Amino acid sequence: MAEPNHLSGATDTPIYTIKTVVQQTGITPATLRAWERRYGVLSPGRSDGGYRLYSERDIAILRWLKTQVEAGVAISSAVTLLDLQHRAGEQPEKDILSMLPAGREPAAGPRNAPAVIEALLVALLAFHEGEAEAVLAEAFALYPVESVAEDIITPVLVEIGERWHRGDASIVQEHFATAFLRRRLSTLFHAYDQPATGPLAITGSAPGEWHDVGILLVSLTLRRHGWRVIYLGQNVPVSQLIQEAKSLAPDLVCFSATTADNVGGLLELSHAIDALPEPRPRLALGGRIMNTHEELRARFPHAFIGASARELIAFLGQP
Amino acid sequence: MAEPNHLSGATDTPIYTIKTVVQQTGITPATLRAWERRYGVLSPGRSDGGYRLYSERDIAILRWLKTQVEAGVAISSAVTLLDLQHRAGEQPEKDILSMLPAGREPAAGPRNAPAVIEALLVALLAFHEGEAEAVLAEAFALYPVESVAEDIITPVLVEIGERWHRGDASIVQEHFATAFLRRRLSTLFHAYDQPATGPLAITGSAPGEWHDVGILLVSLTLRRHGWRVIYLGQNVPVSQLIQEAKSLAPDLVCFSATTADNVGGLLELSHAIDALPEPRPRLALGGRIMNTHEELRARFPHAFIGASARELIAFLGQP
DNA sequence: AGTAGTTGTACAATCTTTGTCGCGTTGAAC
DNA sequence: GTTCAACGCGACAAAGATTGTACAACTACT
Repeated sequence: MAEPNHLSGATDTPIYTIKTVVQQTGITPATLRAWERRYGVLSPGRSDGGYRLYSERDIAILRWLKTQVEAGVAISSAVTLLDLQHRAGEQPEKDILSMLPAGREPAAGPRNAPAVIEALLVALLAFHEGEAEAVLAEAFALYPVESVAEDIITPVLVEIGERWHRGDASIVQEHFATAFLRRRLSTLFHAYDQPATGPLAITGSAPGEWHDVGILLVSLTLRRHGWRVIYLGQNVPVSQLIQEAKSLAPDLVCFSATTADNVGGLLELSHAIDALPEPRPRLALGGRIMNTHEELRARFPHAFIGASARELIAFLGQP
Repeated sequence: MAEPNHLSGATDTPIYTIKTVVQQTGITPATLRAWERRYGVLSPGRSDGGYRLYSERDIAILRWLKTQVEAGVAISSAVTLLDLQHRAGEQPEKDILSMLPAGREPAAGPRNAPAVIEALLVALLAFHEGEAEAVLAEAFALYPVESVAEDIITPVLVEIGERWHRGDASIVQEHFATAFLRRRLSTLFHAYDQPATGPLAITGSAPGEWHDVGILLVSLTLRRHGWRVIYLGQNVPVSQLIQEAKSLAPDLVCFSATTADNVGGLLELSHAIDALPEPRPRLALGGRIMNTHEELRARFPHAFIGASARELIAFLGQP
């Protein structure tokens, strides 16, 4: 596909003069240039007159480098690690986790996924929104969006859910964390333009289902892969949906449920779609209950059921 | 989609003299002309005598440019960026919005509000996310955040709710619109950093309450006014909340309920707060049911009950 | 201790960017 | 017609950047 990066303007466009970068990072201009010259880190754009122009991403990377250096890592190795990481990131799959055995040394290398997850957990459980934001910003600067979503955000949500069940986290902490991450995903979703053309997907949570972070993540991924996405949010009344589906003629309908109570709505949806005239939209389902109860799959003969956004994209192929 | 050109063309008509623009933007005339000369930004119309005449759109663009410059972007880059978007997308303002960190005050007034509301309604009911985005973007460029939230977003939500009751809008349309606006508000909320200091507020919806757009809007407003806000989202279990409140020691607890069913949770909350040792947080409540049923107020003797974020801010005074 | 590599910073000379000013003219308004 | 405001245009000056070289303080290894 080569180019999902329909990224709206921001993060990658070189616009900041070196002065701004100095203010934002606290690294002096001389050092900045030395790093560039000596280690080839960053290749800022140039203005007509030859001024360096940095992007937001550059700034994020520099911030990260600085924290490394402050933690005692040699700048040269920090850059090497960064490169490694970056190269791994190009191949979207396995990457992040496999980097670095990561013992318990203080400040070794770019944080791998478990370290980022840990940092994010700590920040969220302490209600430190600013810190959580910083951790995530760093993650987004270093890893592709899908990796962050699936290897960091999802695990954090799962972990917090588990801690709550174990009694190690309060429901208030869980609410705060969920609200924060949902907001973050919303912002991300928002940052991608709705394409004018392309296959159309309708997404949402099953009737009675109030968890919507998972399906939001799926919606984000779909959009990043060129789909037009109509995201309906939580607790979507399926019967009414079919009415709209007739006129909107989507190529895909994608819903999730997390508890057994809400599977009924999906069954209803499945039947209603089967009853539609050709061309029928494809149906994709997900959510915890669908993943943990294999036997449910048999009840949805015509639907794709997957555990992650990646699986869904793989199933859909190149639209 | 071709030219949406909402806002009834009013915004495109060149009527403002340079003096007005200076007042509105704080950019000096000399600079204004220099920008035009050097970077070719804007081509204001001319009066018979050759005076520059700017449109509201021009002013919006200038405001955006100014915020960019203040954010450290070189003016030359800012203009380039603007041009890029102008050329690439049909709706240049869309991207303006996404990087707009803050709206500034002067020149509000509901002048165009009805037109904007109408345009937004049309876009949302037709599931045209891109267009809705463009309309909102223009609104944000022209008016301060609070005004857009209270004079545009809120009325649109109310109107869509009413149309649904009347049967003029489907529940699916309602879901789509709500999901979109909630996302938009989330992004906005997100755009403001959590301040490190300042009074602390805990916000959320009553237990059992799934409407959270209103309280999200209040949270946004609080944060814009310097509060640290811990936003907990929908359906917050109040009893647990009190535990956390003891350690977090908030200055304000702010919750909302829309239906009578959920008032019970607020009563519980109110009593629990009364039972806290000094210093107790202030309690503020809102939501449709609180507004429509005056008699409820008597049951919350110690709480502030208001119908809008503005009222709340006025009540709180300058923190 | 000695040597070699690493890093941050300094200096100088030159060039860009960008806000502002001056000046002679022309339009708008009482 | 007098007065104030806006216009174009050129010119400036201050702030800021660029490159290349140099240097002192470290670190690491022998």
